Amino acid sequence: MKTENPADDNLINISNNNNRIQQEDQEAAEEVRRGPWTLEEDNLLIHYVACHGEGRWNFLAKSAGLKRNGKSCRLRWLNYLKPDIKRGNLSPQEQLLILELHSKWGNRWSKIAAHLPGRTDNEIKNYWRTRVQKQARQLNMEANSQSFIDAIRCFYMPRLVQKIEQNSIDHHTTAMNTDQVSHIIPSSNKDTSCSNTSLEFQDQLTNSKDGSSIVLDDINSVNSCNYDMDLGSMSASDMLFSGCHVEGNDWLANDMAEDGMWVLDELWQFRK
DNA sequence: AAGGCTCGCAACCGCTCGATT
DNA sequence: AAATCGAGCGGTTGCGAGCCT
Repeated sequence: MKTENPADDNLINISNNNNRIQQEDQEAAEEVRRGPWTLEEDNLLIHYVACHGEGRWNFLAKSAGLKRNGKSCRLRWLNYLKPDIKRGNLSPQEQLLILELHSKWGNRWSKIAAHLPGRTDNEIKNYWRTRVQKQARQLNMEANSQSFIDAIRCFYMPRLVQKIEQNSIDHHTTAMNTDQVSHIIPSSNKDTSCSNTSLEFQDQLTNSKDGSSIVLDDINSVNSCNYDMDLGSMSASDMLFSGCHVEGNDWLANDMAEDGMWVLDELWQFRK
């Protein structure tokens, strides 16, 4: 189609080109689906893997009639559809293990996941980013810093251990006995040095200037903690009554209150 | 009731590595 | 030895649900 005005011709050509590009984009989009998986796609994938097994994901995607790329299929299968995937909240045991393994290996999510049957690297990564890193931010620390790792070891991990022990007593389970736990919390000798150091740290928390965020000018007191904490020597109330409560930062309170074990804010009120 | 905000999770992306050809 | 491909990994993004104002 030609017009009398060359400028109009150009406009038509541009318009035609745009239409063609849009059409190509649309076709490409139709060819490889993205975004959330439908039930139908899940069923196709499950059925295909059940019949032919995992692997060769690009070939699998085509053979199964899925308009997805191989990577997407693999991810969907490994993170969601695989039969032994465990869903729901991480247990205190699992959280403890993640914290410990992360302090050992850093962001090696798949390596960490290998030690938590039924949990995926993606899930662990998400847990770390959404829960742990958030707390690090609130503490004005780097999540991967030694000081934050130490804070976790000194405060949070003992709480988890107590929780596990308490659950074990309550439910008469043998999911993780004290021996197993003591492997996770390094304990060269059973004195209270870490407790004392923890108290110094807690004083710093309490003495933070604005009361709403924690400023740690000298975290060395935590670094000096050598993890040989007597687990029985520092109860939840010890920690509370020594002043580890910061407005606007109720990590422990939230986590412990989640399953109704301790409501730290109530205890804090009691202290007042 | 509605709009904005936050959070958690599923999914994607880019990169690397190892096996195969 | 180089190229290609599949698989895996870690970082990042997008979206939906719930919460708040």
